Amino acid sequence: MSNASISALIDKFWESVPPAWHQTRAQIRSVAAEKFNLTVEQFQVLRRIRRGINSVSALADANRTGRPAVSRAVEALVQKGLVDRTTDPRDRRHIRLSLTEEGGRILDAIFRAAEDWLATRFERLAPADRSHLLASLDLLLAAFDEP
Amino acid sequence: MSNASISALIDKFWESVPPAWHQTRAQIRSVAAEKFNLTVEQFQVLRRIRRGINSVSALADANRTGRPAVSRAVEALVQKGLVDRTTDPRDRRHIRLSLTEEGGRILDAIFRAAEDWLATRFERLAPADRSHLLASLDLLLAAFDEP
DNA sequence: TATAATAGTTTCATTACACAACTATTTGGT
DNA sequence: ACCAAATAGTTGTGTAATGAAACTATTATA
Repeated sequence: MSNASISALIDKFWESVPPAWHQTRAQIRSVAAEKFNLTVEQFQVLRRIRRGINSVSALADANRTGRPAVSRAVEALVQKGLVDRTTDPRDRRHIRLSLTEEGGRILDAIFRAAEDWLATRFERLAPADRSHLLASLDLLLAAFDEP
Repeated sequence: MSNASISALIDKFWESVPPAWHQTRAQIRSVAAEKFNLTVEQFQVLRRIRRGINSVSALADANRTGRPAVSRAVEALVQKGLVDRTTDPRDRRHIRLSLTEEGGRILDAIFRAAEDWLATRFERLAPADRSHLLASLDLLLAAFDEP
């Protein structure tokens, strides 16, 4: 029974999570790529830098992808003038990342469009259901958090 | 407040869903790709065919991606002898997809490994939390279901 | 100091797409 | 019955996403 519940959960996970992400990514792409010439990954990096995740390694961990992918995204963002790299004088292996003003502006603009789209999805849920989903996404996060 | 809740939900979505999917995909890749020479997308197609989603268009809808990607994944699976194509005699535009025996066996093998991995994630949750998450993934599905 | 560990980058290869154009087939209006 | 529109699938072309391994630079450790 506990087993049955886990296997139902796995099925539901397959059914819901990848499509939700694909759909969201397609939406971000249409905004970020077409209007601002950014890839989805670059957008994700901007987002997380603003949230305070400010190194290539930390960004890779947060996204559960590899450092090379992040490194290239950061490089592109620096080229575009949206992100600054600052070497930490205390440990010169660390390169601290920060948004430029322009980076912040562009992120805001993408966010507005993307959030609108996401907001209309979530508005379809009753307020109580939104709270349940919010709490459950924390559970998802906890379940997938690597020890 | 309803607004605040939606924006918190959006934040949490960004934080949890893409990483969970990336991590799961990496795991599938390490099993499906390395042991069975299948891509993650091919695995997803196998999965859904067994679940009864048996046309290219329906598979593309289910995955929220385009038909071309699915078409090519199906072609690869047919080449490998894991999927059969049968033209529907009533409407010859339709091509019904089905697993071969070998396709079923391979899917089982991947599934066992993948489910084990996912199961250990979900075992970290208390049983009650698992029910909450299961119910909430339905909410996610509903929110992202296109009208 | 030599060795190991850490942060980041680059090279190379592959996967995962999207978009548009194309074929084949069926349907629906006239 | 006929032709335009719709539907299912495929193919051509290009790009984004990403992993693995090798490499540089720097710092920590034995």
